[in-house]
Amino acid sequence: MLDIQFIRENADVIKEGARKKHVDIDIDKLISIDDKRKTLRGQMDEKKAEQNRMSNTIMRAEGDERQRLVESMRHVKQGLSELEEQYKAVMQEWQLLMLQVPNIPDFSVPEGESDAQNETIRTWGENPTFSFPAKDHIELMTKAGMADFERGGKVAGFRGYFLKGDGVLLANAVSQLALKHFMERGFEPMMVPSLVRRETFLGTGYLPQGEEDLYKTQDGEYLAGTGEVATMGYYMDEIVDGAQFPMKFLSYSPCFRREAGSHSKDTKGLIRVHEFFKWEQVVLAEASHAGSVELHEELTKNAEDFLQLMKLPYRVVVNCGGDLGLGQVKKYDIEAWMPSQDTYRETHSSSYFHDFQTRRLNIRYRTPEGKLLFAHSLNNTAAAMPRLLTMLVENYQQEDGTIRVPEALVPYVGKQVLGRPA
RNA sequence: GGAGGGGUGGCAGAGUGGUCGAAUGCGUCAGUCUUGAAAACUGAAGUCUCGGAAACGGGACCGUGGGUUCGAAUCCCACCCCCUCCGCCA
Repeated sequence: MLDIQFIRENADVIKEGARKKHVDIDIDKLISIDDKRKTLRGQMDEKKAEQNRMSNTIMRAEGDERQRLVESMRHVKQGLSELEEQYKAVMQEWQLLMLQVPNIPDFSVPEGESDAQNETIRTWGENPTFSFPAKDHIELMTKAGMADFERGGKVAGFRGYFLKGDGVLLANAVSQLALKHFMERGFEPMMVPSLVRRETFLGTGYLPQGEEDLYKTQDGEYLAGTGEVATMGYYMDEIVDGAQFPMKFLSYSPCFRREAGSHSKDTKGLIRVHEFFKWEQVVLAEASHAGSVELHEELTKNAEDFLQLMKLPYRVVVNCGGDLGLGQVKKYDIEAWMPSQDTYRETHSSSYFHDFQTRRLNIRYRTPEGKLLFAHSLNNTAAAMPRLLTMLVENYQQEDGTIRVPEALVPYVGKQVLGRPA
């Protein structure tokens, strides 16, 4: 959510931002509703003031005088309740629109409608070449006893899977390496709830727009698609200690996604699943654009370093306007090389929000001058499993169907080769 | 699941219909004292919002939303959350 004052003063910038993000929103309508809101508010305040004055007089009055005053108060009240009703209606419309106003994308964000227009800004590593017919992760993992998709489907339905044997070892190893790697960079590890109340989803910007992609319980909670939701909710409605900035959290959680809009995409394998596990970098920082930009680069680099540790070739793309979420100012996707698809697939998504999320969540801090400000927030994937495993097994596959373990993971896996020769 | 208790400022905690935006204590900040610090003493300080250049003035905020009343932190209803005990389960 943006500040209404800011929206009013910068309507053109907001409109331009919405256009760039391909978000359909009528800012002029919002402003005219806000005019109504302000007028009504003013009228209500005046009535209220009158009422307060009168009830003060009534308190002191006695007998007939009092009776008369109480009587005339009734008229004041009637006018007020009419105003209140109008105000309520206006506010409803106001809030609905306010939740839809997108944050302004950064100047450096390229134009474009969908991920097809994302721009590659750098690549790292060398894509493997195979002297034999390379297999995809489904075949590799199935044969190596690392995953079972058939029984996954039987038990869990569409997109269901079991990880087993060396697949579990590898997932655990990646998880442990991630924990070590990010803790070294000052992140505090957290295990956070996935079952989260609606409020926090509104605050992080996943609702009201993302209703379709969320699982919901019969008790009204939602299942989070990322640990970011609970982590951001952690300090909801609090004034945090600004001296601790930047606060860096490494959140672990199961993640659930309905993938409602992607039924035909990645229907096989571990690329797109309904439930998975993820370490997520989440940061709260002081309200400074320059600071956010710097941290954004840092979070991105953290993830790149992690992929480099495992020697996975990757590229970094800057997402175009149309591929940005409502609250995101700028986003980089990091995509690792996927031999079976002859392309890069997303492993990390790094973005910053300015105070878009913290305004909704009401997370503030006090500046040294004593001013209360909304903090800035950022996040980026740290390690998503099992998706990351698909790149690992495909890039490190050998002719006999076994999989070499990247050196950095060997201590955690406990061996150098996964699977058994065919 | 059953029974009960409770949600008040940064924190603790009073307040059960009328100058209550809210006592008191702790903490915070400024000053006095001190070579410096501590202690002691003196003083300051909530948040949001509207008008205003400012001084200042209006309005809102005591978990959330409704209601009763001329007037609600205080009474009534619903919901959310926390705590204690019992039961059940891990």
